[in-house]
Amino acid sequence: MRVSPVVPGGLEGHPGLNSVPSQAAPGVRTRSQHQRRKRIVQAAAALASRGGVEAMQMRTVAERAGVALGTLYRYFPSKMDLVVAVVGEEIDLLESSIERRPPNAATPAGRAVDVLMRATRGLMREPELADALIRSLIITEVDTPFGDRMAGLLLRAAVPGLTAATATEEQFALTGSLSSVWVYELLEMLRGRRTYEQTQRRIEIAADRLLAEF
Amino acid sequence: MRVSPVVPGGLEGHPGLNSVPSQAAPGVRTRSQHQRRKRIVQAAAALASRGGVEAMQMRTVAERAGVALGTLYRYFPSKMDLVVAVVGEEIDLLESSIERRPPNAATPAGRAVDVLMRATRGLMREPELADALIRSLIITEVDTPFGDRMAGLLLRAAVPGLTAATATEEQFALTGSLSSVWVYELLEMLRGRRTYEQTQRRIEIAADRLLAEF
DNA sequence: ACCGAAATTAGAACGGATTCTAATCTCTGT
DNA sequence: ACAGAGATTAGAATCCGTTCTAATTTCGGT
Repeated sequence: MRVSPVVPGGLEGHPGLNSVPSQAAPGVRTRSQHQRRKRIVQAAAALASRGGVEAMQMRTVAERAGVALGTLYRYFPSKMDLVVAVVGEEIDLLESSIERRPPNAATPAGRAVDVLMRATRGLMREPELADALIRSLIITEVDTPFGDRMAGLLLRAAVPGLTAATATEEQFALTGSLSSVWVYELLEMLRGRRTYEQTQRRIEIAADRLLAEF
Repeated sequence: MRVSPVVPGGLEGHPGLNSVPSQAAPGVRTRSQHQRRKRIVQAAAALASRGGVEAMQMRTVAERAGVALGTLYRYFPSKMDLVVAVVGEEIDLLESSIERRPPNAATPAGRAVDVLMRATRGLMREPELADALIRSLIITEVDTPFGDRMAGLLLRAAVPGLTAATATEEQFALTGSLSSVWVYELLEMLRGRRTYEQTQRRIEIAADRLLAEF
């Protein structure tokens, strides 16, 4: 697997995503480019929510998005970059859901579990997609903000007002650990080796220990 | 990715591995089959320890092992099954290393960390291999005993004499969580996002919390 | 309105995993 | 020793991600 080369003009978007074609004026993204990018991601998500990554074939995505294969590769230098973009959208959704209705459990651990289980339910609505995306994310050499974003979400859930900047290294490590446990349990559930209840229980067990002294 | 079909006669080996050709007498594996299997795994491991999974091409593996491509696929229905077999061997090594020299730290958490860091150093000796293998394992739909084996190792390290059978569900969940943290940190290290020391520190932090009351 | 740079396109081409085929080989039981 | 069932083989064929090519189109600056 290749690391996607840095696109000359691309410098915004989620860190690690290089999915904006270079431009005369660096960093500028025209409306049509933006929409094209969006159409591509939507087409990809739609396909993936059916048959997983397998159904999300680059040729098919390009076709559905009404774009040539070469153009697709210009926006997303590899299939993985596309997957990362799709996942990014999912996390955005979770993030705004949390803003809309913050977790209200009594303890930090309880609030973190709340967030994680909400994310779990969200992802389980499209299991094929979730499965494909999570797996892909974990292996990719593309630098994804996934783990850190999730750890940050948990940090804020556990201690409202805390951010990656103000947290101690230990706190960040602990929410990071919790998020890796979550990812793993999610995968096990998607593999059919856990029920939703088992997953929840295991996450609660881990969260209780990891975030006990928050 | 396809799930490997169950081979008619295969019922031993690590659970989840279907890598023995069917036989008239089920479960029987002749010496020559056994050796052929071993030669294949060795060839695969040798190739992978150079350039990672990329260098471990099925055609090449077949060639090095002195079998036809079709035969390779008869023993290992997919590349992933082969990867799983290679990883199995690595875990065997770790397991016997631990038997030879059991962890002797004072606390359960300390002993678990000892085991994990020993595994880490073992894997880092062949970073290409480790990287490839760990990633592959995580994505595969092939039912790997990986997580459970690791959790079992940690269980025994934390409380000598404890086994997957005698441990409480909670204990098993906790060692399982620790092993998923380890895998994640290992990946981050392989990605170059952590130093060995950072990895160790994070694992210690997680282990101290997770195994505090063992 | 025109130029040139960059974007876009259709489609061919390439590489590696996986599948398929037809022939040959190797047993095992009789 | 012989038949029949797998096992094995060499190699072609297929599928899909990725790369490449040679036009063609779009657009900002003049």
